[in-house]
Amino acid sequence: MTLSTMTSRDELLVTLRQKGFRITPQREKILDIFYTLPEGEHLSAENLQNILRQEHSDISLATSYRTLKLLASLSVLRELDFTEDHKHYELNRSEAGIQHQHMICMECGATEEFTSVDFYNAARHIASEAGFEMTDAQLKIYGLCPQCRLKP
Amino acid sequence: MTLSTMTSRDELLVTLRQKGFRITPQREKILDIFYTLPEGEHLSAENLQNILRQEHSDISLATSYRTLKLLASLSVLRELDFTEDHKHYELNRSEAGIQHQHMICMECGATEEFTSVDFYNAARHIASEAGFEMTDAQLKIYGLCPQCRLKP
DNA sequence: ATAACTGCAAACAATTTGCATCCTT
DNA sequence: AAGGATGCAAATTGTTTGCAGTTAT
Repeated sequence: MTLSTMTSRDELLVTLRQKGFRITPQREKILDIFYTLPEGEHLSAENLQNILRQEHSDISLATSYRTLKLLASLSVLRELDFTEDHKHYELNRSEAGIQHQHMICMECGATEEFTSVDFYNAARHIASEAGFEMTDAQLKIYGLCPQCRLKP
Repeated sequence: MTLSTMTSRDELLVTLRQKGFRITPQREKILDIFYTLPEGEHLSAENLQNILRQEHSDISLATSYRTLKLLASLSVLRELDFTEDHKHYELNRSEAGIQHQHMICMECGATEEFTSVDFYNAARHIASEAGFEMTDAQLKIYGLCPQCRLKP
């Protein structure tokens, strides 16, 4: 059988195919990178490019961008906006029904992640009251991390 | 006397001065625009530029950007990142102690705002548990708005 | 007087796009 | 075979910066 014989990664490729997109080595490779990424890590297009280079699988920047965009539009990746000049992407683990959120230090730029079920449910509740159908909620808490609070 | 004789806008100019920044016609004008903006509206640099043009107060784009950045760094403005390619700014109404948040329709792009005290307090609580000193919390709920839910 | 500010144009950084070629289906 | 995908380089978009001239203090 069945469910367990197919990894989420492979199921995904099938889905891609069904939607009329092609399975190319580049797309598989990029998907693999996100699947092997420790949970909570997120990559910018440039980060991705560096990893690819390290692994000697050169994929053009243009293709990286196109793939990130495609996967995000399919909700395979979650697109994150920090207060930076570029976007970050991470695997969308929405099967869990709840996404992790970020805390960002305005001093050193460190990002820490956390998960809060209550938060997520509250967001869903607020959305439904407004007649919205929520697909994702992103919370960013800005402030000073423990280390930076001590410095002058 | 006193408190009510001075608008928040003017107090702000004084503060600017005290921090060693100068009060220029450009800065006053930009500040005015944000003060007259209906609560909940937010502007990108380009939006701002258009408004300025309409009012025949031409301020160079460079100055607009510099001013937005300055005012944001002073927490006069709140910098918002939607999943777009540019930033938005709105007046920081933190005197209220609580910021409004945004709900964004992924279909039509409409943004709706809402306020939730519980949310804000919960965020502050989460932050403090992690040893963070929270200065702002931004929540974005993505989904489908009532209108777009009905369409195919 | 002087240091901060502005405008302009050039510089940058992130991302997108046109097009010829290549590869999956 | 045929249309989608890739790579390259050129083009765009949003934002920043150097510099000379201007202005608030």
